[in-house]
Amino acid sequence: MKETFKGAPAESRPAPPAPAALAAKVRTLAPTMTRSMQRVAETVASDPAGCAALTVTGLAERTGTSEATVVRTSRMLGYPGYRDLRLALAALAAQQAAGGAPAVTADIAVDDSLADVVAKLAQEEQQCLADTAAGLDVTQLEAAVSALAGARRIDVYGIGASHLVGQDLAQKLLRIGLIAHAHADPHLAVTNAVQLRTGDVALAITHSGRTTDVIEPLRAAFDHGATTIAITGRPDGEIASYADHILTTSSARESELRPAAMSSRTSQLLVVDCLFIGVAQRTYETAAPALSASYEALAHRHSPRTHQR
Amino acid sequence: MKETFKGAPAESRPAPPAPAALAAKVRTLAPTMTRSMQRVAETVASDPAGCAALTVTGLAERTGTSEATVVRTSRMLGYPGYRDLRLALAALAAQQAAGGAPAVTADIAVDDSLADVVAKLAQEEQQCLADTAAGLDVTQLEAAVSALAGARRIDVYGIGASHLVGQDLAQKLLRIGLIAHAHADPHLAVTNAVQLRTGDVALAITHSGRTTDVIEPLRAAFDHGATTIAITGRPDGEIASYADHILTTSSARESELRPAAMSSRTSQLLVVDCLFIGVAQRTYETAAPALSASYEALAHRHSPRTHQR
DNA sequence: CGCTCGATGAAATTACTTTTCAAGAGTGAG
DNA sequence: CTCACTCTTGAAAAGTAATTTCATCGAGCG
Repeated sequence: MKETFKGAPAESRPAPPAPAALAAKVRTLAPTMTRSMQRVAETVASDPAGCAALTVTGLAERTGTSEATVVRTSRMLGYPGYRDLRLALAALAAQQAAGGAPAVTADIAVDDSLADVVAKLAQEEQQCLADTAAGLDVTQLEAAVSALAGARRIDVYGIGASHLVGQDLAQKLLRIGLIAHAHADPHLAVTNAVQLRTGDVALAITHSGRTTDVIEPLRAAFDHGATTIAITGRPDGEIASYADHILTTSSARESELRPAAMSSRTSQLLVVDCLFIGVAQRTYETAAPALSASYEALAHRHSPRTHQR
Repeated sequence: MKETFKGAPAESRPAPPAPAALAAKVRTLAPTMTRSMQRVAETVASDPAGCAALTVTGLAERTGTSEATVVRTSRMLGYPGYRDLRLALAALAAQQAAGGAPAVTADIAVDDSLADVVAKLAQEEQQCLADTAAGLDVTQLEAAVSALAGARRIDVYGIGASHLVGQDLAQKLLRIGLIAHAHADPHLAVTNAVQLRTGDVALAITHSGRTTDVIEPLRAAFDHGATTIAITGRPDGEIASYADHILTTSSARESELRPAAMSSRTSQLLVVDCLFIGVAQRTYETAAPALSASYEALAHRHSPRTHQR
């Protein structure tokens, strides 16, 4: 709360209206008010949100008084007129709403309303992003970016939800002219991995760090001299043994309704985005034109709808 | 707050005005606006507090436009008129003041350090989540969840990055025992869509709302009587014509290095997660056991836990 | 009992908002 | 290049809400 000092030369007038101090003002001034005005003041103080939706006439009716009284009350409370009181009321309501429902850190329950679900999910994913960003080792990221940027060929391994993240990465890298492929089939992945050599990069994504189907191909690539990167929530997991660079994702606690796959995905995607932007920066000369080219190539796939200019 | 109109019939008003979703709404709708309206919208979004103090005439002057344009813009943003926009502005200003930390979203530049990239990306994605959550119409979500929970069969259409989101949704729904399939091939998608009947659900994901390859199958499903849902950043796009329920994702401004696909994906995933949780809640009796079953089925795919060195 | 004075709301006035409409700007076809 | 068309835009009319005015009412007091 920034209290405006009286000394400020901006306003030569008596006093600026009150923001959240409305309830206090009502209590202070109530005794000096007439009965009708008290009714108005109390109504306004007890239900700011509701009153903010009302016009002078509406509020007059609701309080069983007249428009004139409402305006008089507004003046008494320090506002130039009802219009401004109404604005303050809206502001107050918003403040109350914001302050009233702060901690939605609770787990999502079966009987939560959908509005709660939305709020909690957004909250959790935001937290997850913050955690991931805080926990990411920039040195490792730097190394991984370098490896990717200079890679002759990139293989990405991931299964299940992690495979989607892998696809996302591969799609992006392809767009800036790198040769990347996301493997889902463990057998094919291993088959491919043994083709890799020094100068190639293999990247594995697994939240648990123990997914055999992902570890195997990474190990094969590692053994054949490729640079290996692991994106995992368990930097101490088995996969770490075969990874040159480890990027750690945050592992939020999971609940019954919200399996780990959900937050790990958010976390993994952030890491993948960071990798992508990093690589795009390093290869800007070729990446930028490639990006616009791919964008234009898709233009005709959208219905015309030329609406703006 | 407790003001959820549960008992009331789901589809009542088109869309209630937005409280904190204003910035998001401006970004989403800006492309469809005319130049003058964009000026108004931007002014309003960048200085809610200042604009809340202005009358129509004042705001018109400040933006160098006319009263009519200001009113038009208010309407476009979802309010009945300027009066209500002004109220929302006051509320928003109060919220921002209370929340303290304003958005400090600098664009990612080519010469940013990787640490900066990580921080900015995380920040942007968090903002994107908040915007999406704020702008999501819970009534529509409710309707979509109901449709999905009772569906005999679910088809999901999406291309490119949106297809990954579609796969994510399909994977999740399969896990709780629903029959869902994510289509990537537009031809197969249409072929499948015409098989749908009343009681089936088709869900299309497209950021632009104009992706022909996604619109076609949804339209086919719509024409054959299936319940159709669209997840799009452009609720006024062509796809809206064939969607029974529209879930709006927020579209952050894109920059050269950060294509729209990136933030739209984050936004879409949140919506998808909300859908999933919502459906899981409604079908809890069957969903919970199905979830643990799928979890256990994968257990042996992980190396034994005794690995810690 | 009646006079005075503050409180109050109906109605008039004013301020603000919304709507209408015609002119201007841009676009595409011929 | 021009014409016809559509979309955009602001000036002004029309309408609505807020404010002021003013007459009435009623309580307190001599």
